[in-house]
Amino acid sequence: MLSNFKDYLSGLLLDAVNQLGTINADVNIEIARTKQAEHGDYSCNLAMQLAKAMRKNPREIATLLVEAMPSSPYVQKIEIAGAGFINFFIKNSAKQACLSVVLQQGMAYGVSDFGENKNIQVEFVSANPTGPLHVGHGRGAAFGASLANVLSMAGFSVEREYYVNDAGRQMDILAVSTWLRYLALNNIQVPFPENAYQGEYVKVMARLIHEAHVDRYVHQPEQLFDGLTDPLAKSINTDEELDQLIANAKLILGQDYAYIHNFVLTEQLGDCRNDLMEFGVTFDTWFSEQSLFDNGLVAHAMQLLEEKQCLYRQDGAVWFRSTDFGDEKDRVVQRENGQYTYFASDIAYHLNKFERDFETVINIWGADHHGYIPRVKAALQALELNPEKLKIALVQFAVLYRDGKKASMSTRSGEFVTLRELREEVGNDAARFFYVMRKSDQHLDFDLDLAKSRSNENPVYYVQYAHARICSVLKQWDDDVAKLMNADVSLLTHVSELTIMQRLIDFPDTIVVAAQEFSPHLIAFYLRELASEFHSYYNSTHFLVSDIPLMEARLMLIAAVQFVLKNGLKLLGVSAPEKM
RNA sequence: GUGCCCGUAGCUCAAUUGGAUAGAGCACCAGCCUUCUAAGCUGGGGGUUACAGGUUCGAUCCCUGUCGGGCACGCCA
Repeated sequence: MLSNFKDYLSGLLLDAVNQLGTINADVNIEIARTKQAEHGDYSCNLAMQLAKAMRKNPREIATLLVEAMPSSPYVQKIEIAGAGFINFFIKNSAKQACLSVVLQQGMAYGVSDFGENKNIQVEFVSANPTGPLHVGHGRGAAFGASLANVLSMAGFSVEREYYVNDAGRQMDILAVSTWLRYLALNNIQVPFPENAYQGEYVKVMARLIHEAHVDRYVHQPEQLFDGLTDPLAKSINTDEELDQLIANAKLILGQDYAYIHNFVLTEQLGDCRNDLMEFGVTFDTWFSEQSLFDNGLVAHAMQLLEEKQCLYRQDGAVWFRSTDFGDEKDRVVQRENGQYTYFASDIAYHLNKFERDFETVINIWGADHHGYIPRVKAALQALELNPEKLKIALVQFAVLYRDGKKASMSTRSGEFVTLRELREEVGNDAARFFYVMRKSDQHLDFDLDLAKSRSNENPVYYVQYAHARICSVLKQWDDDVAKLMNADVSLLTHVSELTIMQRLIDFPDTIVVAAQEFSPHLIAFYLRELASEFHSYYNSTHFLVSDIPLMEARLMLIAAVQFVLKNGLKLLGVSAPEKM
């Protein structure tokens, strides 16, 4: 059978255009699926596009095109309708032929070579390892993982990467927060800063250190409050005070600071990795920000910018001339105190990404980072790298609703809902599916009660249920799908059957579009529609009938549906249960 | 204040990127289990696509303006 009707039909039309000759217009032949059955299976608006250039009525052009088109064994008829649409009706036999293809290819059905095996990197989640992942990260995780799967199936060679922010101030705050909690366990009471990490997990880490090393890391904290404006203050709550506290802690702890720092990093990163793994989200590379400093890549990137005269000094800091490349203001890369900014390491990181020979680099960011895009692209331009190779997919916030009201979240206060809690509450399947049900640039209202409900309100179960039903029917028959390979598919002529077959044919194309548009939500919608058409078919038609050829044909159809459902769910990281 | 995103059925969202009569789910109403899983199916009502202009064969989509909502505007990450 044909692997791609759209390409095939546009080929026919291209022949027709060439036949007619002397059309000096940009021909962009686009074949679209129709929405209504009266319009056939596929339609093309080429005649309308050509109307102006050819100075003719679109319907007239359409007629010429159709007449010039070579005849096809797959096309039942061609109609000209409306303003000049060319509508194609595909023969039943051509649709029926898809079933053996699906069964033959099995879980490989839907794989295409659209991506031409090009290297593509998807960097996602990349949350600071300073605490548990929350529901906001969950959306990035689900979206990124699904997108990576979709890209892979569409023929790209995909690398999944997590950028670990293990070098910054936030890590220091976490280390000190943990140490202060640890001191408290050793009965040394010091005020706990308001802007330190308040979460319970910090106390848990302190307890682990305490259990393993008892008072090994207790250092008398007399100098802890040196340099603070009010040493007797019961509370510390400005950034300056916290930074001073960190500096003091580093001094007091000496060599031991590295242990604390490393311990909390390892602990949090491990927790994060496990959390994601349980969520079905895995990475090929965990890229350390610290390694950029250790390997001199940050200094190297700065040197390159310096050579290209894109840096200057002002007020003791080093600035990058991002305004030269379209940014609204110049940005500091090295602070007055000699510390590089996060932006500096990010420039080095992106330089490194580009040196790793990817055709395309995709960053998945929270939508609150949109203002950050121009400066990163500016840096790429300054380094004479093609900013077009970097694609940024922004993911809007997920707002959690429980009992109709918002669940708040704030990392510092420790009041957020963690991804782990969410997964425990609604299950991995529902969480993965709900996260990608919406277009990524759309705010997501995550209704916990709906995700939990085991009823018709829940789209996850709807799709899974279709799969389980098919498994059940096949089990009651023989369960050997291989025996169906030669079923007489010409017996499947009912509208509901042809509709399902057309849907199956759409699957590979849906994946390509989802890959092109970075829109895994299309897969979720596709699955709901396929499931819906199946449920409807199930209720109207009995499969295990005494007419053996008819039974086998119908079973072949639902077996094909089973494969595609399973395959689509797998793309989204959702399980396909055999019974429910 | 400036920039980016968004505004579609009572609610949550689609709409093949400019196509034909704007579609689903939930909620609501009325039906369907002695037969392969009722976590299902069938039917019904529900819309000036925020508003006003513009561009063209054709606009939810592109342009301008207004109103409303979100986010970002650090020598934070």
